[in-house]
Amino acid sequence: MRNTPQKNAIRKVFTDNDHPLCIKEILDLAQEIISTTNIATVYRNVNLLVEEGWLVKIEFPPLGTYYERAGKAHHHYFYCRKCKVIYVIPGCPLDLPEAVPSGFVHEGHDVFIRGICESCCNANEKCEH
Amino acid sequence: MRNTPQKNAIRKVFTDNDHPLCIKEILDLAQEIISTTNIATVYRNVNLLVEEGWLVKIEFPPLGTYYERAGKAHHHYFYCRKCKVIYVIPGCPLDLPEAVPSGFVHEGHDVFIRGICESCCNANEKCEH
DNA sequence: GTCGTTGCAAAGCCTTTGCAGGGAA
DNA sequence: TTCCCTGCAAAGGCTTTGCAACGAC
Repeated sequence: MRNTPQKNAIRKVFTDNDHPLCIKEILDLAQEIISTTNIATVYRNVNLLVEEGWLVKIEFPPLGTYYERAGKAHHHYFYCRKCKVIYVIPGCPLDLPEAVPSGFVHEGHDVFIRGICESCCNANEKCEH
Repeated sequence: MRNTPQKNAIRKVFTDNDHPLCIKEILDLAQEIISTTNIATVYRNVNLLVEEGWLVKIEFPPLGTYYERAGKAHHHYFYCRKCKVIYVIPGCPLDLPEAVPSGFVHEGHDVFIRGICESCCNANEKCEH
Protein backbone atom coordinates (compact mmCIF):
# COMPACT_ATOMS: atom_id res chain seq x y z
CA MET A 1 0.00 0.00 0.00
CA ARG A 2 1.57 3.22 -1.26
CA ASN A 3 1.28 6.35 0.88
CA THR A 4 -0.66 9.18 -0.72
CA PRO A 5 -1.96 12.44 0.75
CA GLN A 6 -5.55 11.18 0.40
CA LYS A 7 -4.77 7.93 2.21
CA ASN A 8 -3.00 9.79 5.01
CA ALA A 9 -5.93 12.19 5.28
CA ILE A 10 -8.38 9.30 5.66
CA ARG A 11 -6.22 7.71 8.36
CA LYS A 12 -5.97 11.07 10.15
CA VAL A 13 -9.75 11.42 10.09
CA PHE A 14 -10.00 8.22 12.11
CA THR A 15 -7.22 9.01 14.56
CA ASP A 16 -8.76 12.44 15.17
CA ASN A 17 -12.32 11.14 15.58
CA ASP A 18 -12.69 8.32 18.03
CA HIS A 19 -16.14 7.07 17.06
CA PRO A 20 -17.63 5.23 14.07
CA LEU A 21 -17.91 7.27 10.88
CA CYS A 22 -19.93 6.79 7.71
CA ILE A 23 -18.60 7.35 4.18
CA LYS A 24 -20.13 10.81 3.93
CA GLU A 25 -18.51 11.89 7.21
CA ILE A 26 -15.15 10.44 6.16
CA LEU A 27 -15.40 12.24 2.81
CA ASP A 28 -16.30 15.59 4.40
CA LEU A 29 -13.54 15.35 7.01
CA ALA A 30 -10.96 14.18 4.46
CA GLN A 31 -11.92 17.07 2.16
CA GLU A 32 -11.12 19.49 4.99
CA ILE A 33 -7.54 18.19 4.66
CA ILE A 34 -7.38 17.53 0.89
CA SER A 35 -10.24 19.44 -0.70
CA THR A 36 -10.18 17.44 -3.95
CA THR A 37 -10.63 14.05 -2.27
CA ASN A 38 -13.04 12.00 -4.33
CA ILE A 39 -15.74 9.71 -2.98
CA ALA A 40 -14.43 6.77 -5.05
CA THR A 41 -11.04 7.22 -3.41
CA VAL A 42 -12.68 7.16 0.02
CA TYR A 43 -14.51 3.93 -0.79
CA ARG A 44 -11.36 2.35 -2.21
CA ASN A 45 -9.14 3.33 0.72
CA VAL A 46 -11.69 2.43 3.35
CA ASN A 47 -12.07 -1.01 1.77
CA LEU A 48 -8.29 -1.39 1.64
CA LEU A 49 -7.98 -0.38 5.30
CA VAL A 50 -10.65 -2.94 6.20
CA GLU A 51 -8.79 -5.70 4.28
CA GLU A 52 -5.58 -4.58 5.95
CA GLY A 53 -7.23 -4.88 9.34
CA TRP A 54 -6.82 -1.20 10.22
CA LEU A 55 -10.54 -0.49 10.06
CA VAL A 56 -13.67 -2.51 10.85
CA LYS A 57 -16.95 -2.19 8.98
CA ILE A 58 -20.15 -2.01 11.01
CA GLU A 59 -23.73 -1.92 9.81
CA PHE A 60 -25.79 0.11 12.21
CA PRO A 61 -29.49 -0.45 11.58
CA PRO A 62 -31.22 1.56 10.32
CA LEU A 63 -28.45 4.12 9.80
CA GLY A 64 -26.31 2.15 7.38
CA THR A 65 -22.62 1.41 7.05
CA TYR A 66 -20.05 2.82 9.44
CA TYR A 67 -16.33 2.27 9.95
CA GLU A 68 -14.17 2.38 13.05
CA ARG A 69 -10.59 1.63 14.09
CA ALA A 70 -9.87 -2.08 14.44
CA GLY A 71 -8.28 -3.72 17.46
CA LYS A 72 -10.60 -2.37 20.12
CA ALA A 73 -11.78 -4.57 22.95
CA HIS A 74 -15.22 -6.15 22.60
CA HIS A 75 -17.84 -3.42 22.63
CA HIS A 76 -21.22 -2.33 21.35
CA TYR A 77 -22.87 0.90 20.23
CA PHE A 78 -25.20 3.63 21.38
CA TYR A 79 -26.70 5.97 18.81
CA CYS A 80 -27.89 9.39 19.94
CA ARG A 81 -30.79 10.51 17.76
CA LYS A 82 -30.13 14.16 18.67
CA CYS A 83 -26.44 14.63 17.90
CA LYS A 84 -26.38 11.62 15.53
CA VAL A 85 -23.18 10.30 17.04
CA ILE A 86 -22.50 6.61 17.54
CA TYR A 87 -20.90 6.09 20.95
CA VAL A 88 -18.90 3.02 21.83
CA ILE A 89 -20.06 1.07 24.89
CA PRO A 90 -17.17 -0.99 26.29
CA GLY A 91 -17.86 -4.51 27.52
CA CYS A 92 -20.83 -6.71 26.82
CA PRO A 93 -24.28 -6.33 28.34
CA LEU A 94 -25.42 -9.60 26.77
CA ASP A 95 -26.39 -12.47 29.02
CA LEU A 96 -24.39 -15.24 27.37
CA PRO A 97 -24.80 -18.18 26.95
CA GLU A 98 -28.44 -17.77 28.02
CA ALA A 99 -29.06 -15.42 25.10
CA VAL A 100 -28.50 -18.33 22.71
CA PRO A 101 -31.26 -20.92 22.29
CA SER A 102 -30.39 -24.41 23.49
CA GLY A 103 -28.61 -26.44 20.81
CA PHE A 104 -27.64 -23.34 18.84
CA VAL A 105 -23.98 -22.38 18.47
CA HIS A 106 -22.98 -18.78 19.12
CA GLU A 107 -20.34 -17.35 16.77
CA GLY A 108 -20.80 -13.61 17.22
CA HIS A 109 -23.29 -10.87 17.93
CA ASP A 110 -24.06 -7.18 17.65
CA VAL A 111 -25.90 -4.96 20.09
CA PHE A 112 -27.20 -1.56 19.03
CA ILE A 113 -28.80 0.75 21.56
CA ARG A 114 -30.67 3.90 20.57
CA GLY A 115 -31.62 6.92 22.63
CA ILE A 116 -30.19 10.24 23.79
CA CYS A 117 -26.65 10.77 25.00
CA GLU A 118 -25.73 12.48 28.25
CA SER A 119 -24.73 15.85 26.78
CA CYS A 120 -27.84 16.13 24.59
CA CYS A 121 -29.86 15.08 27.61
CA ASN A 122 -28.32 17.79 29.80
CA ALA A 123 -29.05 20.36 27.10
CA ASN A 124 -32.77 19.60 27.37
CA GLU A 125 -34.73 19.86 30.63
CA LYS A 126 -37.53 17.68 29.29
CA CYS A 127 -35.20 14.70 29.02
CA GLU A 128 -36.12 11.93 31.47
CA HIS A 129 -33.28 10.03 33.04
CA MET B 1 -56.26 -0.36 1.00
CA ARG B 2 -57.94 -2.30 -1.78
CA ASN B 3 -57.64 -6.10 -1.79
CA THR B 4 -55.86 -7.56 -4.79
CA PRO B 5 -54.61 -11.09 -5.45
CA GLN B 6 -50.99 -9.86 -5.21
CA LYS B 7 -51.62 -8.19 -1.87
CA ASN B 8 -53.32 -11.30 -0.50
CA ALA B 9 -50.45 -13.44 -1.75
CA ILE B 10 -47.91 -11.28 0.06
CA ARG B 11 -49.92 -11.47 3.28
CA LYS B 12 -50.20 -15.25 2.90
CA VAL B 13 -46.45 -15.52 2.48
CA PHE B 14 -46.03 -14.01 5.94
CA THR B 15 -48.77 -16.03 7.66
CA ASP B 16 -47.28 -19.23 6.16
CA ASN B 17 -43.68 -18.38 7.07
CA ASP B 18 -43.14 -17.44 10.66
CA HIS B 19 -39.70 -15.87 10.41
CA PRO B 20 -38.27 -12.67 8.92
CA LEU B 21 -38.16 -12.55 5.13
CA CYS B 22 -36.24 -10.37 2.68
CA ILE B 23 -37.71 -8.85 -0.49
CA LYS B 24 -36.29 -11.58 -2.71
CA GLU B 25 -37.80 -14.31 -0.54
CA ILE B 26 -41.16 -12.52 -0.44
CA LEU B 27 -41.09 -12.13 -4.22
CA ASP B 28 -40.22 -15.79 -4.83
CA LEU B 29 -42.88 -17.06 -2.42
CA ALA B 30 -45.51 -14.65 -3.76
CA GLN B 31 -44.73 -15.76 -7.32
CA GLU B 32 -45.50 -19.34 -6.31
CA ILE B 33 -49.05 -18.07 -5.70
CA ILE B 34 -49.33 -15.39 -8.44
CA SER B 35 -46.59 -16.11 -10.95
CA THR B 36 -46.69 -12.65 -12.51
CA THR B 37 -46.09 -10.77 -9.24
CA ASN B 38 -43.69 -7.93 -9.90
CA ILE B 39 -40.88 -6.80 -7.62
CA ALA B 40 -42.18 -3.19 -7.63
CA THR B 41 -45.52 -4.49 -6.39
CA VAL B 42 -43.77 -6.36 -3.59
CA TYR B 43 -41.89 -3.23 -2.54
CA ARG B 44 -45.04 -1.11 -2.68
CA ASN B 45 -47.18 -3.56 -0.70
CA VAL B 46 -44.53 -4.31 1.87
CA ASN B 47 -44.10 -0.57 2.48
CA LEU B 48 -47.88 -0.17 2.75
CA LEU B 49 -48.09 -3.06 5.21
CA VAL B 50 -45.32 -1.45 7.28
CA GLU B 51 -47.17 1.90 7.32
CA GLU B 52 -50.34 0.05 8.21
CA GLY B 53 -48.58 -1.60 11.12
CA TRP B 54 -49.06 -5.15 9.81
CA LEU B 55 -45.35 -5.65 9.11
CA VAL B 56 -42.16 -4.43 10.77
CA LYS B 57 -38.96 -3.65 8.91
CA ILE B 58 -35.70 -4.94 10.37
CA GLU B 59 -32.16 -4.32 9.19
CA PHE B 60 -30.07 -7.34 9.94
CA PRO B 61 -26.37 -6.50 9.58
CA PRO B 62 -24.74 -7.44 7.34
CA LEU B 63 -27.57 -9.29 5.57
CA GLY B 64 -29.75 -6.32 4.75
CA THR B 65 -33.43 -5.53 5.05
CA TYR B 66 -35.95 -8.07 6.33
CA TYR B 67 -39.64 -7.89 7.23
CA GLU B 68 -41.70 -9.72 9.82
CA ARG B 69 -45.21 -9.68 11.25
CA ALA B 70 -45.83 -6.81 13.66
CA GLY B 71 -47.27 -7.16 17.14
CA LYS B 72 -44.94 -9.82 18.45
CA ALA B 73 -43.63 -9.65 22.00
CA HIS B 74 -40.16 -8.14 22.49
CA HIS B 75 -37.60 -10.39 20.85
CA HIS B 76 -34.28 -10.54 19.05
CA TYR B 77 -32.72 -12.55 16.24
CA PHE B 78 -30.39 -15.43 15.55
CA TYR B 79 -29.01 -15.89 12.05
CA CYS B 80 -27.83 -19.35 11.00
CA ARG B 81 -25.03 -19.02 8.47
CA LYS B 82 -25.71 -22.54 7.17
CA CYS B 83 -29.43 -22.53 6.41
CA LYS B 84 -29.52 -18.70 6.15
CA VAL B 85 -32.66 -18.50 8.28
CA ILE B 86 -33.27 -15.75 10.81
CA TYR B 87 -34.74 -17.26 13.96
CA VAL B 88 -36.66 -15.24 16.50
CA ILE B 89 -35.37 -15.36 20.08
CA PRO B 90 -38.17 -14.47 22.51
CA GLY B 91 -37.39 -12.28 25.50
CA CYS B 92 -34.41 -10.06 26.04
CA PRO B 93 -30.90 -11.20 26.93
CA LEU B 94 -29.79 -7.60 27.47
CA ASP B 95 -28.70 -6.51 30.92
CA LEU B 96 -30.76 -3.33 31.22
CA PRO B 97 -30.31 -0.68 32.51
CA GLU B 98 -26.65 -1.56 33.03
CA ALA B 99 -26.16 -1.82 29.27
CA VAL B 100 -26.80 1.92 28.98
CA PRO B 101 -24.04 4.33 30.01
CA SER B 102 -24.81 6.52 33.00
CA GLY B 103 -26.68 9.68 32.02
CA PHE B 104 -27.75 8.23 28.67
CA VAL B 105 -31.43 7.60 27.95
CA HIS B 106 -32.44 4.26 26.48
CA GLU B 107 -35.17 4.36 23.85
CA GLY B 108 -34.73 1.05 22.06
CA HIS B 109 -32.22 -1.56 21.00
CA ASP B 110 -31.51 -4.43 18.64
CA VAL B 111 -29.60 -7.62 19.33
CA PHE B 112 -28.39 -9.81 16.48
CA ILE B 113 -26.72 -13.13 17.20
CA ARG B 114 -24.95 -15.15 14.52
CA GLY B 115 -23.98 -18.80 14.48
CA ILE B 116 -25.40 -22.21 13.61
CA CYS B 117 -28.90 -23.36 14.44
CA GLU B 118 -29.73 -26.62 16.17
CA SER B 119 -30.82 -28.58 13.09
CA CYS B 120 -27.80 -27.53 11.00
CA CYS B 121 -25.66 -28.36 14.02
CA ASN B 122 -27.15 -31.84 14.34
CA ALA B 123 -26.54 -32.44 10.64
CA ASN B 124 -22.80 -31.90 11.14
CA GLU B 125 -20.73 -33.95 13.62
CA LYS B 126 -17.96 -31.36 13.61
CA CYS B 127 -20.24 -28.79 15.16
CA GLU B 128 -19.21 -27.86 18.71
CA HIS B 129 -21.97 -27.21 21.18
C1' DG C 1 -67.50 4.38 -13.89
C1' DT C 2 -63.90 5.55 -10.28
C1' DC C 3 -59.78 5.57 -8.85
C1' DG C 4 -56.49 2.62 -6.35
C1' DT C 5 -53.24 -1.00 -8.03
C1' DT C 6 -50.36 -3.37 -11.27
C1' DG C 7 -46.43 -4.24 -14.55
C1' DC C 8 -42.96 -2.15 -16.92
C1' DA C 9 -39.32 0.93 -17.50
C1' DA C 10 -36.78 4.72 -16.01
C1' DA C 11 -34.65 7.06 -12.39
C1' DG C 12 -32.35 7.62 -7.69
C1' DC C 13 -29.24 6.32 -4.18
C1' DC C 14 -25.07 3.90 -2.69
C1' DT C 15 -21.13 1.44 -4.01
C1' DT C 16 -17.94 -0.52 -7.30
C1' DT C 17 -15.29 -0.55 -11.52
C1' DG C 18 -12.87 0.84 -16.07
C1' DC C 19 -9.83 3.99 -17.77
C1' DA C 20 -6.39 7.43 -18.71
C1' DG C 21 -3.46 10.66 -16.46
C1' DG C 22 -0.63 11.67 -12.45
C1' DG C 23 2.53 10.99 -8.68
C1' DA C 24 5.11 7.99 -5.00
C1' DA C 25 9.07 5.29 -4.68
C1' DT D 1 10.89 4.89 -14.90
C1' DT D 2 7.49 1.92 -12.96
C1' DC D 3 3.14 0.97 -11.78
C1' DC D 4 0.00 2.02 -7.98
C1' DC D 5 -3.36 5.44 -7.04
C1' DT D 6 -6.41 9.18 -8.22
C1' DG D 7 -10.44 11.60 -10.33
C1' DC D 8 -13.98 11.10 -13.38
C1' DA D 9 -17.62 8.76 -15.46
C1' DA D 10 -20.07 4.71 -16.23
C1' DA D 11 -22.15 0.71 -14.43
C1' DG D 12 -24.31 -2.51 -10.92
C1' DG D 13 -27.49 -3.60 -7.15
C1' DC D 14 -31.36 -2.25 -4.48
C1' DT D 15 -35.36 0.62 -4.04
C1' DT D 16 -38.59 4.08 -5.59
C1' DT D 17 -41.35 6.47 -8.98
C1' DG D 18 -43.90 7.89 -13.44
C1' DC D 19 -47.13 6.23 -16.46
C1' DA D 20 -50.65 3.87 -19.00
C1' DA D 21 -53.64 -0.09 -18.65
C1' DC D 22 -56.23 -2.88 -15.57
C1' DG D 23 -59.50 -4.36 -12.25
C1' DA D 24 -61.69 -4.10 -7.32
C1' DC D 25 -65.59 -2.07 -5.60
